[in-house]
Amino acid sequence: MGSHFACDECAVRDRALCSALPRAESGHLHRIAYRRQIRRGKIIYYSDQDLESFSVIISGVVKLVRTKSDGRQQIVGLQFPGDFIGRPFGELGPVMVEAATDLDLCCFSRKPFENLMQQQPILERVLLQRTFDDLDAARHWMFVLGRLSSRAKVACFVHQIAERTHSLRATGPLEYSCPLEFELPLSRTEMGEYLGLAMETISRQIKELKNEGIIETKGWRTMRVLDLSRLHARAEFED
Amino acid sequence: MGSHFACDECAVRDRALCSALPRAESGHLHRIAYRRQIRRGKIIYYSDQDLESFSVIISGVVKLVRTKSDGRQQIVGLQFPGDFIGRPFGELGPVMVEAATDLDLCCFSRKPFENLMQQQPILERVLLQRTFDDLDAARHWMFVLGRLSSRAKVACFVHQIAERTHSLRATGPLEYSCPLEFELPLSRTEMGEYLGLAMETISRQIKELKNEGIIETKGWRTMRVLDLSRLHARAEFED
DNA sequence: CGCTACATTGAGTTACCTCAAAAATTGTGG
DNA sequence: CCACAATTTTTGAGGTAACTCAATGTAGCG
Repeated sequence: MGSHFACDECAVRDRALCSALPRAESGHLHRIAYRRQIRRGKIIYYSDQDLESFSVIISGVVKLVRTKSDGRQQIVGLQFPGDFIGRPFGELGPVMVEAATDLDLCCFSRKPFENLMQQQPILERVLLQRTFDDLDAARHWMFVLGRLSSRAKVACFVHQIAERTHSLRATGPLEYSCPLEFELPLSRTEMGEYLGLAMETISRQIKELKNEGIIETKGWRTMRVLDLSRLHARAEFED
Repeated sequence: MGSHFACDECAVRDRALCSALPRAESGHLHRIAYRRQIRRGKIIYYSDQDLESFSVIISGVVKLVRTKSDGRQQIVGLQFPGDFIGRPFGELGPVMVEAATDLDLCCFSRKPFENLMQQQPILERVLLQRTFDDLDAARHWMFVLGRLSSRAKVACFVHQIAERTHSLRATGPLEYSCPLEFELPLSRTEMGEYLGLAMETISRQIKELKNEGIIETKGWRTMRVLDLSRLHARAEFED
């Protein structure tokens, strides 16, 4: 036994890219995979880097950051368990990839993984689909950045985290009444960098949501949604 | 002779997706292609539609629009000559595709094109690369929307149009001194929808750029860049 | 328990928005 | 080709959401 984990037991087995492969092939994948633990704040890949490995997130949240020389930063995406990081047959592009929380990664060296993709065209097809999804997500966020008020932006962010957290724990639709508790993967400053707002504005809007009885917080990073449907309304409509 | 145009004479022959195919294969492509002319304002594809055709832009500019039921719109991307529109093996996603200017399109019916892609894996590879590029472009715009002042946003937009217009006319880098004239593909209102600003703000910032001697305008849609390096500076730095 | 890092709160400022009116460009019919 | 209508843009005045800067408060950690 070369390694002490198996794809069959993987927490994101049916969520990750690898699920596209027939079960018979999971051996090949398993053979070229290795695990990494990463601490919050660590940079996984640098901007425009020529990657020598790709990763699938097992647990934790990753942020994709665009940085200008003068220090201005914009978070251009978050990646959650099951998501694939990297670009086979290409360069990473102008984003820095950083651990927003402590991470568990499943990694593949470039060459073996690209070889596997050549043999299994389905992998390329699935990667294409996921890239379409990333593109849709990026464009959705363009709408958020360009058209929403600070209040709606914050509500939208909280809703997104609630949704993704929920989908990791249960299948089926997000109930519109149950209280839902989770850890925020971002600090106030980072939320600002994601939403195009000042940290103070984030803080004030979170306070607002608390005053309205839509959410409550325990400490700085624990949040509980009390009224999901009103949260949703806050994210959609201006009033 | 089935049709009176040939891929060899195509204006975007070496810019479009098709250029990935070996010359010997251009016959196959040619056989399944047909041309369409479209008037400014016409909607080419509707949001989430299951496309029965794909398009390559021969000339003109296309806008990708996200619309909310309450009328708020955000332009989430522009597509220029050579760009590919549509998603083989997938749905379009939540964007409406509209002609920003009069258009010349080269179209492919879904099935034949998907068949060709199956036979020519290089096509799928190239499509993946282009989707990566689209993703990078979207993320770049997230930075613009989230982090730039109205002045920098407008400068950034003008610069982008100047750049793409130039690259259609000449190869090699954009000179940082030559005056450069072009037609704006968007109205003031549309620029606002692209940049997340009110139309009036766009107007005022364009005026500013004129006052500074960076650009001049002839009518509403014709613009000439007088000082590209200062335009670039306005797009990058805050002062 | 105190230190540090982060978050909250407050006050004052500003960039952008909104609404309304005037001007310029483009399109149309004679 | 001109006059006029329709459309789009420009300009102005006033309001407001979000920013900045500074002070205070709080969770988390050794």
